[in-house]
Amino acid sequence: MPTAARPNSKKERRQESEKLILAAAEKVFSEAGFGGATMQLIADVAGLPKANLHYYFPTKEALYRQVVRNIFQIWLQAADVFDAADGPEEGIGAYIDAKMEISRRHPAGSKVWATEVMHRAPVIQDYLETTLAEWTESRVAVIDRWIKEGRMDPVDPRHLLYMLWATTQHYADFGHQIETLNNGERLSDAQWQEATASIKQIILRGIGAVH
Amino acid sequence: MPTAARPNSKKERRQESEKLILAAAEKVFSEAGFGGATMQLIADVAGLPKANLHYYFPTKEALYRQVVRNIFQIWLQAADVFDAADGPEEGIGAYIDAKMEISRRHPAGSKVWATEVMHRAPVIQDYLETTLAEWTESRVAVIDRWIKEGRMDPVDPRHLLYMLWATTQHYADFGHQIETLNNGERLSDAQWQEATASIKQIILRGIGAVH
DNA sequence: CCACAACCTGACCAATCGGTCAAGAAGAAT
DNA sequence: ATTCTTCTTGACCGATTGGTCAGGTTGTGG
Repeated sequence: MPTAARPNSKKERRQESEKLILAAAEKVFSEAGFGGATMQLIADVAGLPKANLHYYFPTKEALYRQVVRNIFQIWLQAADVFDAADGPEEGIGAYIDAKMEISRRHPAGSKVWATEVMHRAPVIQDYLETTLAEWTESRVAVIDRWIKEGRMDPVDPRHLLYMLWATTQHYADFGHQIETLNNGERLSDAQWQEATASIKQIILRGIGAVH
Repeated sequence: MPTAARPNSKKERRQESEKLILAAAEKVFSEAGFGGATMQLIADVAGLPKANLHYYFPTKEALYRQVVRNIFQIWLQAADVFDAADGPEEGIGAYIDAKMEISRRHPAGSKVWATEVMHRAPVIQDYLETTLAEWTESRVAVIDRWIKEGRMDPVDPRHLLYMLWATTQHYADFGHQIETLNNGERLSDAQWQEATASIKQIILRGIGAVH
């Protein structure tokens, strides 16, 4: 039985190596930016020789591109709860929950995304113009429908989406500042719940989705 | 009359050179990050030889530090309108106006600040722990007073402040993404007013400061 | 007019960067 | 066992980086 239940087949090891490298790259890129990150440091974090990185990813930019794309996928998935909802209170509330969960579990990814966009998105501009634009159009239509149905106040849907993105991602991107203002300690479970509840309270009341 | 009304005295020229370098540095740092920025590029943007930069600022880090500190000063001044106000509607409304104006006029500075914080504030951590912490404490007290006086709903003041920072700075830090979603065009005067009005409407209603 | 300090800059340097490559190690297929 | 592909790695390279420095220019006070 040579082909069954081997702990490490060749393809499995390849995937594991790629994941290991991508995780290390995400961390280093988020802490130093694209220009400040070095392949040597990523290799050290991954526990691999530098030359091995170039076997799996031909260039630094190719590795960075893959990191950003992975984040974008996670980020888009948070929209599922938005669509499945019946009204703004449930839909936007669940969306805030999902995005806060991502900020908590993938802060490094959020930072890489933010840095990429701040630098005018040199490697993912096509994603912004296609996938993100379509995603946004779709949600704008949903919000407009809710407004027309009188289930929330008339608010510009785009600025509402920007507020949702900004507020939730702030807890990842500016986590260090928040931590510093929290006596140097990371937010506890209860504090994360308070943050999420505060955001939901202000925004859902602010748009008249709850009274 | 040698000492009067000379167009370029030595000290004036020094200040002008420093301003020129700082403006170029702010632009380059915001577009490339600390690691991606090069002294040569900053020198080119400023129209000066690279060696001249090192005459005014001994190291790249010293130049970067000055850029970040200048931004921090502008950023703190926006708080003046907060203090002069009588109640939450006026105070927070004017604060949103001021911060949106900064996002519009100093987007590069906002990006440098954001990148610095995302990288765990290696050069301005002392500012976060002292000046920003005191500033925050002071405004938390003001908001708590407004709540106690029944002029707004009970909301965690810190999370409210984070929401204000996140939402307003988003229009600077993620300006490229917003521009892309606006058919590739910069926001017009009217669109900036709409953005500011939307934010004020949602937040001020969300905290019960206006009905 | 002189002397001194402040200012400017082309040329240069050690260090580090992303990336390459040849030579070998490890599995898989036969 | 043998062959072949896939994987691994130390050593290396040209290019670029932040920073230095000697020598020259400019402005200023006496």
